[in-house]
Amino acid sequence: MAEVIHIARHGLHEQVATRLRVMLVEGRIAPGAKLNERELAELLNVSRTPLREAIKLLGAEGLVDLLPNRGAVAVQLSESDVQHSFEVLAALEGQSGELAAARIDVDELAELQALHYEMLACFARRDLSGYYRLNAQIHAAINAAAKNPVLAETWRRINARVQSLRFRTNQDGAKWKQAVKEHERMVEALSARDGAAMRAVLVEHLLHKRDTVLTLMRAGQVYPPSARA
Amino acid sequence: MAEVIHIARHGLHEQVATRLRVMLVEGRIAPGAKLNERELAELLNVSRTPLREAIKLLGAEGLVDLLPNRGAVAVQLSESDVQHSFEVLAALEGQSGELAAARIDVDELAELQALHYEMLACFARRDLSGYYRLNAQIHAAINAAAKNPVLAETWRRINARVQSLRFRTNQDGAKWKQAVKEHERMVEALSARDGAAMRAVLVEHLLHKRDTVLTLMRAGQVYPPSARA
DNA sequence: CACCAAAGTTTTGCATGCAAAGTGCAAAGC
DNA sequence: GCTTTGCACTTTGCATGCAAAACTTTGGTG
Repeated sequence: MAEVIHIARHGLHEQVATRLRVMLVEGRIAPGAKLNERELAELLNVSRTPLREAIKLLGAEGLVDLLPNRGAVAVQLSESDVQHSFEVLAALEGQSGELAAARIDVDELAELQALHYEMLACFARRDLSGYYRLNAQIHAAINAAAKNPVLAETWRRINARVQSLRFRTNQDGAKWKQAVKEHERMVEALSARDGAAMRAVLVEHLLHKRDTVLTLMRAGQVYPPSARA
Repeated sequence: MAEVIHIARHGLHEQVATRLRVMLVEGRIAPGAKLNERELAELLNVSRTPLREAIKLLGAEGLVDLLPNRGAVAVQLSESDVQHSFEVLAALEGQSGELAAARIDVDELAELQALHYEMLACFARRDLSGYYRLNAQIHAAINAAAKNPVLAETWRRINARVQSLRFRTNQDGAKWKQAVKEHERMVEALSARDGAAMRAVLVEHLLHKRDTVLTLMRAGQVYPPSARA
């Protein structure tokens, strides 16, 4: 009789935070939308106390804006926010890549190559959602290879903010091909244990992603005027 | 009639978080000490609800460990935690310095030079506490000059964790002189708008601080066996 | 004498209630 | 007709109460 009730390994507020995080990153709660405590408490079947604790947490993570006495709203990143976030991500991923090149072991490297090939398969099939999934796994694997949990956690937190934007970006063929090429160079740099090259290609990769997101933002494809829930 | 009375700008839980943050960073709550809700609520004259929200916040910031159903304890950084934190700080400060070199304006540069001279004065007088204060102001000024609030906030958060350690480090004369020398080079690099040099000196500076802290930790000067409150 | 167990105490976690701040609407004044 | 002011309703923020989990102490047993 396993899993009668999915026993709360973590406290309730943490489960709530996790669920809300997904809803925010996936855009199920639209950017700019107000988070009504009573509504959400009813929706998630919890009382307001753990919900409030979760919301405070997400506020600290930068996923919602906390307005004193006026509740919380899902963040709506400005162009400048995106710029700044990607500058931080570039620094973090660069460091992560450099460390990974120095610390990755053969098993991790093999797994990373495997993931890379899987990603190539998705690219060949034009399977965008599979590509995103593999892409995320690859970057997680690089972070893991860097063997620095503080770095990984910091990256995860900043990345969550822009993740919701990437979810909406359907990059064109040329950009996609370019991204795949950069991933190719990552694997090469890691194989050669070339930290400087790894840092360089990751920073470049990030800057390209930033440009892609910014272009789409300016075209209004990211925050359509109907940003109200 | 502008600014009548700026009453309670932030909510109570935020005030509590701020006070606790100071107590943790200054070591008034010893690393490893348990945070008793009832005690602290009485001490700070608030009820448990905003206190709990504040503690959750500090948990997200990495200043306390949250143990499910067992409350919170002030973090006690391991040697490995210190290593990892400084690796992240190096990446963040390096980026911050490079951006600052590109974006600092003449007023900010002048102010930074002024702060630097004040710091030299403290160094000459062997005024350690004034030196620490100026040091913090200088690094804050660099972050401000980088004009990236996301970067500044991320740095602040990671720095808070190791700040409590630095509070206890009385560096010897040679190390102190070296640090001052590095600060000298920072001002030079900023004046010359040399981003690469700025990044290099900041990373080096951080690595030296890391070594200082690690040396003291190994000597047992940081966490004396009486780490229990 | 050491080790284990069970009851009692403490402490955390969650739910609910109440007061205050905010919001929207409508009527009155300009 | 537009703005303003007052009032009712909504929502947030904090305090308190209660149940469950953990820690402690005490008594028993091998």
